[in-house]
Amino acid sequence: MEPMEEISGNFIHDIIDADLAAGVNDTVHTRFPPEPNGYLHIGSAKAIYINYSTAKKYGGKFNLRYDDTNPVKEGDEFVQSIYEDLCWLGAIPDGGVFYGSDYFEQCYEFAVKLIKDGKAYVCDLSAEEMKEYRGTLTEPGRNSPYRDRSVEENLDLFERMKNGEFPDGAKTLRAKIDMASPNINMRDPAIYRIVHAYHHRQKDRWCIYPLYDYAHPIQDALEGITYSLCSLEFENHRPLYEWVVDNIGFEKKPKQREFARLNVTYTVMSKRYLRKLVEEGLVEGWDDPRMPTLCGLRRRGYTPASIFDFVKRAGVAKAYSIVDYELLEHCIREELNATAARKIVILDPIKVVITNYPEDKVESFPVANNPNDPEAGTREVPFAREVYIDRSDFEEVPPPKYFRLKPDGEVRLMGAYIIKCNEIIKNEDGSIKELHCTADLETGNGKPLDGRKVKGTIHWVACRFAKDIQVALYDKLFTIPNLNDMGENETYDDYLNRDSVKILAGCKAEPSLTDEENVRYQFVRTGYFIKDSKKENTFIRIVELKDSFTK
RNA sequence: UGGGGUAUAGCCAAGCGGUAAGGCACAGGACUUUGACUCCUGCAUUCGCUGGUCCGAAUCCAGCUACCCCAGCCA
Repeated sequence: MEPMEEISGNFIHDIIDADLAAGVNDTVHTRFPPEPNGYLHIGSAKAIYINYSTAKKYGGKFNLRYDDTNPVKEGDEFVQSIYEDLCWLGAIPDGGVFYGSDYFEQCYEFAVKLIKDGKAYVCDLSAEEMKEYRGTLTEPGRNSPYRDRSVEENLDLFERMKNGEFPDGAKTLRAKIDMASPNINMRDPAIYRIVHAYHHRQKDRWCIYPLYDYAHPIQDALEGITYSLCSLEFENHRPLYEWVVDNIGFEKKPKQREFARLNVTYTVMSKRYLRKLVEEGLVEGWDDPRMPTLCGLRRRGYTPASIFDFVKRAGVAKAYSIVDYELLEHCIREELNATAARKIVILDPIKVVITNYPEDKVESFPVANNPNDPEAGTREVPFAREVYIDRSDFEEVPPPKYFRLKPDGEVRLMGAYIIKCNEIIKNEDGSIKELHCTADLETGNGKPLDGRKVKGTIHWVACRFAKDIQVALYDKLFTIPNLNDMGENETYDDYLNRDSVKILAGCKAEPSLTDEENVRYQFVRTGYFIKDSKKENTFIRIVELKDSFTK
């Protein structure tokens, strides 16, 4: 399936259209710039969607660029997973795969240029002192005492910083802008810092590292990015982004534009928390099906197209929002309903004995693999005297308008006979042991010969062919209620929504469900389970879960 | 209290001076060998508030209010 069939317009496209019309730009080239310090999640999918689809809409290229300018937080595990998940989503970086750290040499040279131009200086202020000098939201900052060092001295000091003559934090290189700016980001921001740390790609080659605000616009400009689309919290950084582009003197100026990031109800989206969940062993890993990571969603059965469809429908705007996870589930249900093969699983079985059916007889009935897709064909499901049906498909004292199985009532076994319940056999404790029914053998799997209507249809599995399986039901994505209320000393256990996972044992599956034991199934709300597999998705019909399980 | 943003239905969201798109959710009904799906129908006399301009305002102007972001040598 093509995840990018149609690309709806949004305010960013309006901006681009205007630029194109005015001749400000003639191409569109975007990038997705993750820091390799965690796995991609559904929120990342929005950034990917916006950057990727925008490039595609205008026939431009899309780059993947690892924003790896902070050596202490980043690692190869994340580099690998990000690439895999990005490609899985279908956002192939046709413009290339890059690393911010590959531009360190150029960043350094540009910094030297800024120093020579009198636009950057080496500052000896400590982090605490710099904070003091910066001022506050309402008061202007004060100039650093090192602000007026000579170009020669700055050049010498910066080179010595690079050569490792100073310890971590001893000095910074700062852009000389305006300590009185109402935008705090413009108050002589640090653009280089000293960190003696091992870098996953550069090894020990560098001990000074450019900061985001300085490195990012350079990376964009060097790659020929025309639109640098990022989330709203960088809006305050835009003047600095433009300052860097202008003062280094790039002719082609990339434009940063911002959109609101994605939030989903009940879902933890902060990389920091997700990382903690993994590190503290509260989940099985980054791909735990409860995680909102792309690999977690994949294990849940979500497809790339459904995820893209979701972010597309959620929309691109600048208003803060929290999208209902119902929309996400709608997207996967819509796709799977059209494409997935169905299998029958009985979650909570009760035995039904068809008393007028011969003991040894076995026959099979063709059942549609996907009633919405005739080309999916049918499979033979074996039938015998004893079958399991779901407990919820029988009511001894049926409520009004109940049209599944009830005493003296008739119901269709999907794809097979119509049966009538004659007798309820109970255990000593009064619970139901089994039901004795008779089948309308004349009718077979066809319409009743006398023209009577049988309204209910229930699913079933022949006992002698049934497979014992265990089913895991996942409700919402990983949730931490009241995330904002969580204190520093509180544990996640207090906040874990354990009810979001239910393991059901003793479930019975039809024989064509070929899988190793302990196959997991995932719940997608209205009665569908998706096989936890990276291959094909399998639909398993479940009745009434919507009412009994959610909320 | 400085600066930058944002306010349209339960949740998203279009709208850009001509009389409130669409989706999700929800509620009715039809169909149905999955109570699914599908198909109809309903769901903002009103756009954060208050004034103003105009024949006409969600759209323009003024003044308020609420929420989000910024004081990392993180990104």
